[in-house]
Amino acid sequence: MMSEQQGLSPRYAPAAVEPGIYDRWMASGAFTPAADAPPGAERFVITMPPPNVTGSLHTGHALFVTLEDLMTRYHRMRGADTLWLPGVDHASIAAQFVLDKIIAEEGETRVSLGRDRYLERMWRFMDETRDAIGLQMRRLGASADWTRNLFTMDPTSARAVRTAFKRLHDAGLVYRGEALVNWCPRCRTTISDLEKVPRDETGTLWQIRYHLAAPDGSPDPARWISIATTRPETLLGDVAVAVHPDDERYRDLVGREAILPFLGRRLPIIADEVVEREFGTGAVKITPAHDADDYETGRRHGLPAISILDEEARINGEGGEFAGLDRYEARALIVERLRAMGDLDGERPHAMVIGHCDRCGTVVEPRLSVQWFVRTAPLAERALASVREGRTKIVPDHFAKVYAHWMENIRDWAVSRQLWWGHRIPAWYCSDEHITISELESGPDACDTCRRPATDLTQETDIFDTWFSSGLWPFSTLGWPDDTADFRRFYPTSVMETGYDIIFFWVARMMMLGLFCTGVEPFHTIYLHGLVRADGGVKMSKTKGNVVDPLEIIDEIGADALRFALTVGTSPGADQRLTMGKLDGARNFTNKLWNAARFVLGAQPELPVAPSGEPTLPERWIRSRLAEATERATRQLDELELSGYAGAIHEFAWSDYCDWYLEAVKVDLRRPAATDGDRARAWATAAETLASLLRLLHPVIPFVTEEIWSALHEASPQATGGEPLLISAAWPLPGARDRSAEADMATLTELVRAVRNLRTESGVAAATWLPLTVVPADDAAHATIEGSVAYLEALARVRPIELRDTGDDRGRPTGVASTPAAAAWAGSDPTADERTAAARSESEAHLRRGIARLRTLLSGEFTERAPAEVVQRERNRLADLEAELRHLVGD
RNA sequence: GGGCGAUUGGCUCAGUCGGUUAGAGCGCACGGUUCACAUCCGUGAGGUCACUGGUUCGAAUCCAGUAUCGCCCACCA
Repeated sequence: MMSEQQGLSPRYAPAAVEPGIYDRWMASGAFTPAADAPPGAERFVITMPPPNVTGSLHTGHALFVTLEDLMTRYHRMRGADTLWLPGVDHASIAAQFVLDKIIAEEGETRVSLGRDRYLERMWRFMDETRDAIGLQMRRLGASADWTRNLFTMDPTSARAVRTAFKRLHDAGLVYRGEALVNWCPRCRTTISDLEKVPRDETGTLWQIRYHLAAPDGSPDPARWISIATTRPETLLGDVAVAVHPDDERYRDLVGREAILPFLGRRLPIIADEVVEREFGTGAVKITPAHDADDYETGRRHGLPAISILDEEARINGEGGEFAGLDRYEARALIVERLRAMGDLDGERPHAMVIGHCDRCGTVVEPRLSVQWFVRTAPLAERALASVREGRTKIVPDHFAKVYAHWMENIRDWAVSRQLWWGHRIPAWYCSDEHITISELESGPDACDTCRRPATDLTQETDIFDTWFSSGLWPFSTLGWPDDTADFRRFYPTSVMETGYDIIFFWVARMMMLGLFCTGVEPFHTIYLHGLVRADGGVKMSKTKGNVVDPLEIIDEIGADALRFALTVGTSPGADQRLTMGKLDGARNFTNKLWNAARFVLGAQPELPVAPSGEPTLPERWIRSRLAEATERATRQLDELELSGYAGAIHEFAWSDYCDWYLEAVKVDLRRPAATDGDRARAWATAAETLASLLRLLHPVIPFVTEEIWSALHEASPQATGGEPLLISAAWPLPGARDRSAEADMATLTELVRAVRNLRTESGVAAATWLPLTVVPADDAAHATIEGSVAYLEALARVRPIELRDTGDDRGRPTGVASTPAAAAWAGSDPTADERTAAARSESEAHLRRGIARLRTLLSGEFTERAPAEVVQRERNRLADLEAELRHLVGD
């Protein structure tokens, strides 16, 4: 029960309100959609990027959890049929990388354990880590449906993977073939182009003499062709030397042969336009098995491809005397030997781009091998059309161009990996190398081609690229390929939220696979957030020591403040800097909220009297402001302008509710002449407005708002609408604006500001009570001010107030607080005149400048060309300024 | 080599179809023991909206170009 709630005692908002509240949410079942969709309800389903199972929470996670939770809570409060399905990704290569390091400490290696024991060890590791990220997400307040928590290695996911692959195969979109792929010698697997990260480096460009073949086939010591290379060790796999067909220098050599050093292989000298004449010597060695360009060149000329590296990038048996050496040892030795032989023609530093393994940083080698590929062009075409034709919208929209460019230039996707941890490719081979693909867990009954029985078939040992299973996430998690109730109810999903850095890895693949497998776009909106950077705009990294640890921040200032800071700072597709200043600001805000609530709860009249009487100006005004804030917040959330939403409510809460309204309401609550009914009404308004504010803030600040809510609920169930839990409470509907209250309140606040200003300019202490003379501009202003004298007294700290008739300027000094609605001066400060003379002439000059500007504007073409309402607005503005000036100078 | 984005007060950022005197938070200056909050309150200073040209009655906003920074894509040894 709520009895443990003792109001809101601490002076500062506590950081650690999470655990108890989170448990209450869990117990309420609020995270899980009702058994049946509420009839007629809208649907909101978020697709989240399942974090790597090995990871621990970093600011990137904190951001995505914050934004997705924000959206989820908002739509849930709107009454939508809402689902946020959480899970983790098995991250095959990343997980193996981590586990390899762990078992290394235990004195084991992947090889020493063997596949079965390695996988066993991996599953044990998973048991330890799988829940870690989920627990951390909960600390951030993630209101995900943990009853549906999934893992990409679950049997449901495995089945979806097999089925998708089988269907792709049946549709002719899968093939197996030899190709030059990116190979990481440390991870000992193929990696995709996306996993190869280019880095600028300075290498060496060597020039090496290849002697021409003499008529007897031996190297001619006097004649040679000099080639340029940055990777001398690959010469062991050379099969030709190429020059440009129009290169005069080498024209007579084309068709002859050169002799490969060390191995003595005869290399035809060929002509091909791929050769850049200006580069190096204009002659290039051709190594089809170890270079993408050369591979193509080799194919054009019908040349063989000779692999010289093994899977750990050591020279293999093709390398003659160099066999067994590491690639770099071989490089050094070959260079040294060539130099000794006098065949090294030169060496110089060379700026170049080298591909590294995204995971381990090792230099990637192009390697010839047999792999499984997905034919992506037909898939990409549909995925492209979906975005182009608006069935899926990308936020921010300029990423649609990035997406389109990639889709238009897409290359086939090498999906096989020579790793162990992951989904094994469901392909079986018979002794005749016939291929059978099966979606069954038990595999095929027989070879599709020759009907050999299952016992004669062996399964492919390669596994899938992690992103293949991630690409099925939006629907594999809902039971696909079965037509389940969840799938029918929650698919396609609404918003897919993730960082722009995985738009190709993940988003593009989900679009392609989603369209192929289910026939529809897997989500209608792609919301891309940016990176969270450290102060100074640099990437956070452990080595730089500038990492903001979300869990430490939560311990220190609470999850709410972290969430608020991240939300205010976010802009779709753009990076943000998370600074201590922002975090402090957010902490201050949650604290402000906390204290405002403490005040409201503490101000509750003790006698339970029914509210009565007419609402005062501040009451009417705050309701109107709330209506405006509600409207804005709702619109911004609907348009996914999340930062704008947070900013709007921040402003309403701090400026309107705390700075003006609560200060004014103190007057109402303490007014001696007020009835108990009046006080009850005034308090009820404060409490109800607070309740609405809590509803509006709950998506971004869930814990503190919930904590305050339960105290408020205990104090006044009327205020909370009888809802014990804020998470399940309804999102507020905007009430009616009250323009006259807003105008009257503006009259009051402007006057208060003007008086405060005057006080500061005059150097009168803020605490000093001043007598004030007020001369309203007209009867309406007179009425407004007359009704607001008590507020004016309290807010401007003036007493007594002499409210005169309009135009009664007797004894008017030079120091005057002037607003469009009134002029006011402090009655008894003898120094005021002199001390404010300067300020007065300054504001007079300011007014005159404004008037002159507007007169010029209104005398030009503007009045004819601009829309009538714009012209009218300027005319009104001019009239206001003129009136203001008349008051200031006293007509 | 292509493409995308950014450039707004000392800092971090808003600025929604072009339309008041370009806003906010932090920082700064000055003043505050006003009974919710000094994690606070009040007042204020501070901006040629990177630059050049154009469109327009009117441009931070639209167009063209330039500069600087950042990111993405790309097979040149």
